[in-house]
Amino acid sequence: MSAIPTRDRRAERREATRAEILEAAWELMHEHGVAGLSLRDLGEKVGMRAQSLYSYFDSKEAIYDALFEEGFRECFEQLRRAAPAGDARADFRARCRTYVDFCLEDPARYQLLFQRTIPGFEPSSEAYAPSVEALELTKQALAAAGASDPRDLDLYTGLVTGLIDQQISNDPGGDRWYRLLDEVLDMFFAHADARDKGDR
Amino acid sequence: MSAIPTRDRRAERREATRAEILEAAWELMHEHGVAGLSLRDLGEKVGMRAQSLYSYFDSKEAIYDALFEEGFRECFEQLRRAAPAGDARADFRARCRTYVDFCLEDPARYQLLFQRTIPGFEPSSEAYAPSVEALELTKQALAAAGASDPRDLDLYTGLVTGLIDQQISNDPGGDRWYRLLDEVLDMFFAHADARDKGDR
DNA sequence: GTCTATATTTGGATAGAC
DNA sequence: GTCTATCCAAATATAGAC
Repeated sequence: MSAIPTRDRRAERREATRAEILEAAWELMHEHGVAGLSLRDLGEKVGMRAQSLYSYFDSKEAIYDALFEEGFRECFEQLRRAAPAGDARADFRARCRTYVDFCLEDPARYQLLFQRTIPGFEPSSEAYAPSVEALELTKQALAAAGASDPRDLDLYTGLVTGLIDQQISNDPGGDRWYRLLDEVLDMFFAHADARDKGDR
Repeated sequence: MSAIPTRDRRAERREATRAEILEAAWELMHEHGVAGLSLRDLGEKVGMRAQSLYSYFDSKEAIYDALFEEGFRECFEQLRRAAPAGDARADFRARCRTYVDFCLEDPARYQLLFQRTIPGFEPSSEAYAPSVEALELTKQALAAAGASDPRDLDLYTGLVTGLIDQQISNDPGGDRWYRLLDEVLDMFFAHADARDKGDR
Protein backbone atom coordinates (compact mmCIF):
# COMPACT_ATOMS: atom_id res chain seq x y z
CA MET A 1 0.00 0.00 0.00
CA SER A 2 1.50 3.26 -1.07
CA ALA A 3 0.76 6.42 0.95
CA ILE A 4 -0.93 9.27 -0.87
CA PRO A 5 1.25 12.40 -0.82
CA THR A 6 -0.43 15.40 0.72
CA ARG A 7 1.77 17.86 -1.13
CA ASP A 8 1.93 18.13 -4.86
CA ARG A 9 5.60 18.85 -5.32
CA ARG A 10 5.25 19.18 -9.04
CA ALA A 11 2.58 21.86 -8.71
CA GLU A 12 4.68 23.67 -6.15
CA ARG A 13 7.67 23.69 -8.43
CA ARG A 14 5.58 24.90 -11.29
CA GLU A 15 4.14 27.71 -9.23
CA ALA A 16 7.62 28.72 -8.11
CA THR A 17 8.79 28.92 -11.71
CA ARG A 18 5.78 31.00 -12.66
CA ALA A 19 6.59 33.43 -9.87
CA GLU A 20 10.22 33.54 -11.00
CA ILE A 21 9.13 34.40 -14.53
CA LEU A 22 6.90 37.20 -13.31
CA GLU A 23 9.68 38.60 -11.15
CA ALA A 24 12.02 38.61 -14.15
CA ALA A 25 9.35 40.33 -16.21
CA TRP A 26 9.11 43.17 -13.69
CA GLU A 27 12.85 43.65 -13.86
CA LEU A 28 12.86 43.74 -17.65
CA MET A 29 10.05 46.27 -17.67
CA HIS A 30 12.08 48.47 -15.37
CA GLU A 31 14.91 48.36 -17.87
CA HIS A 32 13.11 48.57 -21.20
CA GLY A 33 9.73 49.98 -20.35
CA VAL A 34 6.40 48.23 -20.08
CA ALA A 35 5.86 47.85 -23.81
CA GLY A 36 9.50 46.83 -24.29
CA LEU A 37 9.02 43.43 -22.74
CA SER A 38 9.86 40.58 -25.12
CA LEU A 39 9.56 36.86 -24.59
CA ARG A 40 13.07 36.31 -25.88
CA ASP A 41 14.61 38.53 -23.24
CA LEU A 42 12.33 37.07 -20.63
CA GLY A 43 13.31 33.53 -21.46
CA GLU A 44 16.97 34.39 -21.38
CA LYS A 45 16.58 36.06 -18.01
CA VAL A 46 15.14 32.93 -16.41
CA GLY A 47 17.50 30.59 -18.25
CA MET A 48 15.25 29.03 -20.82
CA ARG A 49 14.24 29.49 -24.42
CA ALA A 50 11.38 31.83 -25.16
CA GLN A 51 9.31 28.95 -26.47
CA SER A 52 9.50 27.17 -23.13
CA LEU A 53 7.64 30.01 -21.46
CA TYR A 54 4.53 28.71 -23.16
CA SER A 55 4.58 25.81 -20.72
CA TYR A 56 3.79 28.34 -18.00
CA PHE A 57 1.72 30.98 -19.73
CA ASP A 58 -0.59 30.72 -22.70
CA SER A 59 0.62 33.92 -24.30
CA LYS A 60 2.38 37.20 -23.72
CA GLU A 61 -0.94 38.74 -22.83
CA ALA A 62 -1.43 36.13 -20.14
CA ILE A 63 1.86 37.30 -18.62
CA TYR A 64 0.76 40.92 -18.65
CA ASP A 65 -2.49 39.82 -17.09
CA ALA A 66 -0.72 37.99 -14.26
CA LEU A 67 1.52 41.01 -13.68
CA PHE A 68 -1.50 43.26 -13.56
CA GLU A 69 -3.23 41.13 -10.97
CA GLU A 70 -0.07 40.73 -8.91
CA GLY A 71 0.52 44.48 -8.94
CA PHE A 72 -2.92 45.37 -7.68
CA ARG A 73 -2.81 42.62 -5.10
CA GLU A 74 0.39 44.12 -3.77
CA CYS A 75 -1.17 47.57 -3.82
CA PHE A 76 -4.20 46.34 -1.89
CA GLU A 77 -2.02 44.54 0.66
CA GLN A 78 0.04 47.61 1.35
CA LEU A 79 -3.07 49.75 1.71
CA ARG A 80 -4.60 47.24 4.08
CA ARG A 81 -1.54 47.16 6.30
CA ALA A 82 -1.12 50.94 6.32
CA ALA A 83 -3.58 51.86 9.03
CA PRO A 84 -1.62 52.87 12.10
CA ALA A 85 -3.29 53.78 15.38
CA GLY A 86 -4.95 57.18 15.29
CA ASP A 87 -8.15 58.83 14.19
CA ALA A 88 -9.81 58.05 10.91
CA ARG A 89 -8.40 61.11 9.18
CA ALA A 90 -4.83 60.33 10.20
CA ASP A 91 -5.36 56.78 9.01
CA PHE A 92 -6.57 58.04 5.70
CA ARG A 93 -3.57 60.29 5.27
CA ALA A 94 -1.25 57.42 6.09
CA ARG A 95 -2.99 55.23 3.54
CA CYS A 96 -2.75 57.97 0.97
CA ARG A 97 0.98 58.33 1.46
CA THR A 98 1.44 54.59 1.28
CA TYR A 99 -0.41 54.59 -2.03
CA VAL A 100 1.67 57.40 -3.49
CA ASP A 101 4.88 55.72 -2.36
CA PHE A 102 3.72 52.50 -3.98
CA CYS A 103 3.07 54.28 -7.26
CA LEU A 104 6.33 56.22 -7.33
CA GLU A 105 8.37 53.21 -6.29
CA ASP A 106 8.03 51.70 -9.75
CA PRO A 107 6.89 53.87 -12.67
CA ALA A 108 6.74 50.90 -15.02
CA ARG A 109 4.34 49.14 -12.69
CA TYR A 110 2.32 52.34 -12.39
CA GLN A 111 2.06 52.53 -16.14
CA LEU A 112 0.86 48.94 -16.41
CA LEU A 113 -1.67 49.23 -13.60
CA PHE A 114 -3.07 52.70 -13.99
CA GLN A 115 -2.54 53.97 -17.50
CA ARG A 116 -4.08 52.54 -20.65
CA THR A 117 -0.96 52.76 -22.73
CA ILE A 118 0.06 49.26 -23.72
CA PRO A 119 -1.12 48.36 -27.24
CA GLY A 120 -3.66 45.54 -27.22
CA PHE A 121 -3.75 44.68 -23.54
CA GLU A 122 -6.98 44.64 -21.60
CA PRO A 123 -6.90 43.01 -18.18
CA SER A 124 -9.21 40.07 -17.67
CA SER A 125 -12.03 40.37 -15.17
CA GLU A 126 -10.28 38.06 -12.70
CA ALA A 127 -7.12 40.14 -12.87
CA TYR A 128 -9.23 43.20 -12.24
CA ALA A 129 -10.66 41.99 -8.94
CA PRO A 130 -7.86 43.22 -6.62
CA SER A 131 -8.10 46.61 -8.29
CA VAL A 132 -11.74 46.88 -7.32
CA GLU A 133 -10.92 45.82 -3.77
CA ALA A 134 -8.28 48.52 -3.47
CA LEU A 135 -10.65 51.22 -4.65
CA GLU A 136 -13.36 50.00 -2.29
CA LEU A 137 -10.96 50.19 0.62
CA THR A 138 -10.08 53.78 -0.30
CA LYS A 139 -13.76 54.63 -0.57
CA GLN A 140 -14.49 53.34 2.93
CA ALA A 141 -11.44 55.01 4.45
CA LEU A 142 -12.46 58.29 2.88
CA ALA A 143 -15.99 58.03 4.22
CA ALA A 144 -14.61 57.24 7.66
CA ALA A 145 -12.43 60.33 7.40
CA GLY A 146 -15.51 62.44 6.99
CA ALA A 147 -15.55 63.14 3.27
CA SER A 148 -18.85 61.53 2.54
CA ASP A 149 -20.01 63.38 -0.56
CA PRO A 150 -19.78 61.04 -3.56
CA ARG A 151 -17.95 63.73 -5.52
CA ASP A 152 -15.22 63.69 -2.91
CA LEU A 153 -13.91 60.31 -4.01
CA ASP A 154 -13.46 61.45 -7.60
CA LEU A 155 -12.00 64.71 -6.43
CA TYR A 156 -9.56 62.91 -4.18
CA THR A 157 -8.41 60.42 -6.81
CA GLY A 158 -7.97 63.28 -9.23
CA LEU A 159 -5.75 65.22 -6.84
CA VAL A 160 -3.52 62.30 -5.97
CA THR A 161 -3.29 61.08 -9.55
CA GLY A 162 -2.16 64.54 -10.62
CA LEU A 163 0.70 64.64 -8.15
CA ILE A 164 1.83 61.15 -9.10
CA ASP A 165 1.66 61.71 -12.85
CA GLN A 166 3.43 65.04 -12.73
CA GLN A 167 6.10 63.58 -10.49
CA ILE A 168 6.71 60.67 -12.84
CA SER A 169 6.48 62.63 -16.09
CA ASN A 170 8.23 65.86 -15.21
CA ASP A 171 10.56 65.15 -12.31
CA PRO A 172 11.36 61.44 -12.33
CA GLY A 173 13.25 60.43 -9.23
CA GLY A 174 12.75 63.82 -7.60
CA ASP A 175 10.17 65.13 -5.17
CA ARG A 176 8.92 68.34 -6.76
CA TRP A 177 5.27 67.21 -6.65
CA TYR A 178 5.58 64.52 -4.02
CA ARG A 179 6.42 67.11 -1.37
CA LEU A 180 3.10 68.85 -2.07
CA LEU A 181 1.12 65.86 -0.84
CA ASP A 182 0.41 67.12 2.68
CA GLU A 183 -0.59 70.51 1.39
CA VAL A 184 -2.94 68.98 -1.14
CA LEU A 185 -4.60 66.84 1.52
CA ASP A 186 -5.01 69.90 3.75
CA MET A 187 -6.61 71.70 0.87
CA PHE A 188 -8.85 68.76 0.05
CA PHE A 189 -10.16 68.30 3.58
CA ALA A 190 -10.65 72.03 4.07
CA HIS A 191 -12.71 72.05 0.91
CA ALA A 192 -14.73 69.00 1.91
CA ASP A 193 -15.34 70.35 5.40
CA ALA A 194 -16.43 73.72 4.07
CA ARG A 195 -18.94 72.06 1.80
CA ASP A 196 -20.29 70.01 4.69
CA LYS A 197 -20.94 73.18 6.63
CA GLY A 198 -23.05 74.44 3.77
CA ASP A 199 -20.70 77.18 2.65
CA ARG A 200 -21.42 76.38 -0.95
CA MET B 1 16.90 87.36 -69.52
CA SER B 2 14.81 85.01 -67.45
CA ALA B 3 12.96 86.38 -64.43
CA ILE B 4 13.82 84.92 -61.06
CA PRO B 5 10.76 83.30 -59.45
CA THR B 6 9.90 84.72 -56.05
CA ARG B 7 8.08 81.59 -54.97
CA ASP B 8 9.70 78.22 -54.72
CA ARG B 9 6.87 76.05 -55.92
CA ARG B 10 8.83 72.89 -55.34
CA ALA B 11 9.47 73.76 -51.72
CA GLU B 12 5.83 74.64 -51.25
CA ARG B 13 4.71 71.34 -52.65
CA ARG B 14 7.16 69.50 -50.48
CA GLU B 15 5.94 71.31 -47.38
CA ALA B 16 2.35 70.52 -48.30
CA THR B 17 3.19 66.83 -48.60
CA ARG B 18 4.98 66.89 -45.25
CA ALA B 19 1.90 68.42 -43.67
CA GLU B 20 -0.28 65.81 -45.31
CA ILE B 21 1.88 63.03 -43.91
CA LEU B 22 1.68 64.47 -40.41
CA GLU B 23 -2.09 64.81 -40.67
CA ALA B 24 -2.36 61.17 -41.72
CA ALA B 25 -0.10 60.19 -38.83
CA TRP B 26 -2.43 61.86 -36.33
CA GLU B 27 -5.36 59.95 -37.76
CA LEU B 28 -3.55 56.63 -37.57
CA MET B 29 -2.56 57.30 -33.97
CA HIS B 30 -6.21 57.92 -33.15
CA GLU B 31 -7.04 54.52 -34.56
CA HIS B 32 -4.15 52.36 -33.40
CA GLY B 33 -2.66 54.29 -30.52
CA VAL B 34 0.49 56.37 -30.39
CA ALA B 35 2.89 53.44 -30.33
CA GLY B 36 0.86 51.64 -32.99
CA LEU B 37 1.96 53.97 -35.75
CA SER B 38 3.77 52.16 -38.56
CA LEU B 39 5.40 53.57 -41.66
CA ARG B 40 3.61 51.03 -43.84
CA ASP B 41 0.19 52.17 -42.78
CA LEU B 42 1.28 55.76 -42.98
CA GLY B 43 2.58 55.36 -46.52
CA GLU B 44 -0.57 53.61 -47.61
CA LYS B 45 -2.72 56.35 -46.09
CA VAL B 46 -1.02 59.05 -48.14
CA GLY B 47 -0.78 56.93 -51.25
CA MET B 48 2.86 56.01 -51.38
CA ARG B 49 5.18 53.22 -50.32
CA ALA B 50 6.61 53.35 -46.85
CA GLN B 51 10.10 53.78 -48.25
CA SER B 52 9.11 56.96 -50.04
CA LEU B 53 8.38 58.63 -46.72
CA TYR B 54 12.12 58.83 -46.24
CA SER B 55 12.18 61.55 -48.87
CA TYR B 56 10.29 63.71 -46.39
CA PHE B 57 11.48 62.56 -42.99
CA ASP B 58 14.79 61.04 -41.96
CA SER B 59 13.26 58.42 -39.75
CA LYS B 60 10.19 57.42 -37.82
CA GLU B 61 11.54 59.34 -34.85
CA ALA B 62 11.75 62.47 -36.96
CA ILE B 63 8.04 62.08 -37.64
CA TYR B 64 7.25 61.74 -33.95
CA ASP B 65 9.40 64.78 -33.35
CA ALA B 66 7.50 66.84 -35.90
CA LEU B 67 4.20 65.69 -34.43
CA PHE B 68 5.38 66.63 -30.97
CA GLU B 69 6.34 70.11 -32.05
CA GLU B 70 3.16 70.60 -34.03
CA GLY B 71 1.06 69.46 -31.08
CA PHE B 72 2.61 71.90 -28.64
CA ARG B 73 2.47 74.69 -31.17
CA GLU B 74 -1.26 74.09 -31.50
CA CYS B 75 -1.60 73.98 -27.72
CA PHE B 76 0.23 77.25 -27.35
CA GLU B 77 -1.82 78.92 -30.06
CA GLN B 78 -5.08 77.90 -28.46
CA LEU B 79 -3.91 79.12 -25.08
CA ARG B 80 -2.82 82.42 -26.55
CA ARG B 81 -6.16 83.01 -28.23
CA ALA B 82 -8.18 81.99 -25.17
CA ALA B 83 -8.09 85.24 -23.22
CA PRO B 84 -11.54 86.80 -23.44
CA ALA B 85 -12.34 90.18 -21.94
CA GLY B 86 -12.56 90.07 -18.18
CA ASP B 87 -10.41 90.19 -15.10
CA ALA B 88 -7.18 88.24 -14.83
CA ARG B 89 -8.75 85.44 -12.84
CA ALA B 90 -11.56 84.92 -15.33
CA ASP B 91 -8.99 84.92 -18.10
CA PHE B 92 -7.01 82.29 -16.30
CA ARG B 93 -10.02 80.08 -15.82
CA ALA B 94 -10.86 80.41 -19.50
CA ARG B 95 -7.32 79.44 -20.43
CA CYS B 96 -7.46 76.50 -18.10
CA ARG B 97 -10.64 75.18 -19.65
CA THR B 98 -9.21 75.66 -23.11
CA TYR B 99 -6.18 73.63 -22.08
CA VAL B 100 -8.27 70.81 -20.63
CA ASP B 101 -10.47 70.74 -23.72
CA PHE B 102 -7.36 70.56 -25.88
CA CYS B 103 -6.05 67.59 -23.91
CA LEU B 104 -9.30 65.66 -23.82
CA GLU B 105 -10.00 66.33 -27.49
CA ASP B 106 -7.36 63.82 -28.52
CA PRO B 107 -6.04 61.32 -25.99
CA ALA B 108 -3.42 60.00 -28.41
CA ARG B 109 -2.01 63.47 -28.81
CA TYR B 110 -2.09 63.93 -25.05
CA GLN B 111 -0.11 60.74 -24.62
CA LEU B 112 2.51 61.84 -27.12
CA LEU B 113 2.87 65.35 -25.72
CA PHE B 114 2.57 64.84 -22.00
CA GLN B 115 3.35 61.28 -21.07
CA ARG B 116 6.68 59.53 -21.43
CA THR B 117 5.27 56.29 -22.72
CA ILE B 118 6.56 55.76 -26.23
CA PRO B 119 9.60 53.45 -26.32
CA GLY B 120 12.74 55.20 -27.52
CA PHE B 121 11.36 58.63 -28.32
CA GLU B 122 12.84 61.76 -26.79
CA PRO B 123 11.81 65.06 -28.35
CA SER B 124 14.59 67.20 -29.77
CA SER B 125 15.32 70.54 -28.18
CA GLU B 126 13.83 72.42 -31.14
CA ALA B 127 10.63 70.42 -30.91
CA TYR B 128 10.51 71.22 -27.23
CA ALA B 129 10.49 74.98 -27.67
CA PRO B 130 6.71 75.50 -28.07
CA SER B 131 6.20 73.39 -24.97
CA VAL B 132 8.32 75.80 -22.95
CA GLU B 133 6.42 78.75 -24.40
CA ALA B 134 3.09 77.23 -23.38
CA LEU B 135 4.24 76.67 -19.82
CA GLU B 136 5.64 80.18 -19.61
CA LEU B 137 2.31 81.59 -20.73
CA THR B 138 0.51 79.62 -18.04
CA LYS B 139 2.99 80.83 -15.44
CA GLN B 140 2.38 84.47 -16.33
CA ALA B 141 -1.38 84.06 -16.46
CA LEU B 142 -1.31 82.43 -13.06
CA ALA B 143 0.76 85.22 -11.57
CA ALA B 144 -1.61 87.77 -13.08
CA ALA B 145 -4.49 85.89 -11.46
CA GLY B 146 -2.93 86.45 -8.08
CA ALA B 147 -1.37 83.08 -7.33
CA SER B 148 2.17 84.27 -7.06
CA ASP B 149 3.74 81.69 -4.79
CA PRO B 150 6.10 79.49 -6.81
CA ARG B 151 4.50 76.39 -5.32
CA ASP B 152 1.19 77.43 -6.81
CA LEU B 153 2.29 76.65 -10.34
CA ASP B 154 3.22 73.07 -9.44
CA LEU B 155 0.10 72.71 -7.40
CA TYR B 156 -2.04 73.99 -10.25
CA THR B 157 -0.47 71.75 -12.89
CA GLY B 158 -0.88 68.80 -10.56
CA LEU B 159 -4.57 69.47 -10.05
CA VAL B 160 -5.36 69.87 -13.71
CA THR B 161 -3.21 66.93 -14.77
CA GLY B 162 -5.05 64.74 -12.30
CA LEU B 163 -8.46 65.59 -13.72
CA ILE B 164 -7.28 65.03 -17.27
CA ASP B 165 -5.54 61.74 -16.57
CA GLN B 166 -8.40 60.31 -14.57
CA GLN B 167 -10.84 61.38 -17.24
CA ILE B 168 -8.83 59.72 -19.99
CA SER B 169 -7.91 56.58 -18.07
CA ASN B 170 -11.09 55.83 -16.16
CA ASP B 171 -13.95 57.46 -18.03
CA PRO B 172 -12.88 57.93 -21.65
CA GLY B 173 -15.37 59.97 -23.57
CA GLY B 174 -17.32 60.86 -20.44
CA ASP B 175 -17.21 63.84 -18.10
CA ARG B 176 -16.92 62.29 -14.64
CA TRP B 177 -13.75 64.27 -13.81
CA TYR B 178 -14.11 67.01 -16.39
CA ARG B 179 -17.18 68.35 -14.65
CA LEU B 180 -15.15 68.85 -11.46
CA LEU B 181 -12.95 71.46 -13.11
CA ASP B 182 -14.73 74.55 -11.79
CA GLU B 183 -14.88 73.12 -8.31
CA VAL B 184 -11.17 72.32 -8.39
CA LEU B 185 -10.31 75.84 -9.50
CA ASP B 186 -12.49 77.28 -6.73
CA MET B 187 -10.67 75.09 -4.26
CA PHE B 188 -7.29 76.03 -5.67
CA PHE B 189 -7.85 79.79 -5.54
CA ALA B 190 -9.41 79.60 -2.09
CA HIS B 191 -6.31 77.78 -0.93
CA ALA B 192 -3.91 80.22 -2.60
CA ASP B 193 -5.82 83.24 -1.26
CA ALA B 194 -5.85 81.82 2.26
CA ARG B 195 -2.11 81.34 2.14
CA ASP B 196 -1.64 84.90 0.91
CA LYS B 197 -3.52 86.16 3.94
CA GLY B 198 -1.08 84.33 6.17
CA ASP B 199 -3.50 81.73 7.40
CA ARG B 200 -0.84 79.07 7.13
C1' DG C 1 10.45 61.72 -55.86
C1' DT C 2 8.80 57.28 -56.29
C1' DC C 3 9.31 52.81 -57.24
C1' DT C 4 11.08 47.61 -56.78
C1' DA C 5 13.91 44.78 -54.39
C1' DT C 6 16.07 43.60 -50.48
C1' DA C 7 18.50 43.69 -46.04
C1' DT C 8 18.04 43.22 -41.25
C1' DT C 9 16.00 42.74 -37.02
C1' DT C 10 12.72 41.46 -34.03
C1' DG C 11 8.73 39.90 -32.53
C1' DG C 12 5.10 35.99 -31.07
C1' DA C 13 3.91 31.41 -31.73
C1' DT C 14 3.73 26.15 -33.22
C1' DA C 15 5.49 21.18 -34.16
C1' DG C 16 7.75 17.50 -32.77
C1' DA C 17 11.89 15.04 -30.78
C1' DC C 18 13.70 13.79 -26.38
C1' DG D 1 9.21 20.55 -19.49
C1' DT D 2 12.69 21.79 -22.36
C1' DC D 3 14.85 21.73 -26.41
C1' DT D 4 15.78 22.43 -31.77
C1' DA D 5 13.90 23.81 -35.78
C1' DT D 6 10.86 26.62 -38.02
C1' DC D 7 7.17 29.62 -39.38
C1' DC D 8 5.05 33.79 -40.08
C1' DA D 9 4.34 38.48 -39.69
C1' DA D 10 5.66 43.05 -39.14
C1' DA D 11 8.72 46.64 -38.68
C1' DT D 12 12.55 50.10 -39.98
C1' DA D 13 15.72 51.15 -43.24
C1' DT D 14 18.96 51.14 -47.54
C1' DA D 15 20.36 50.60 -52.66
C1' DG D 16 19.65 51.52 -57.06
C1' DA D 17 16.66 51.81 -61.33
C1' DC D 18 13.59 55.01 -63.57
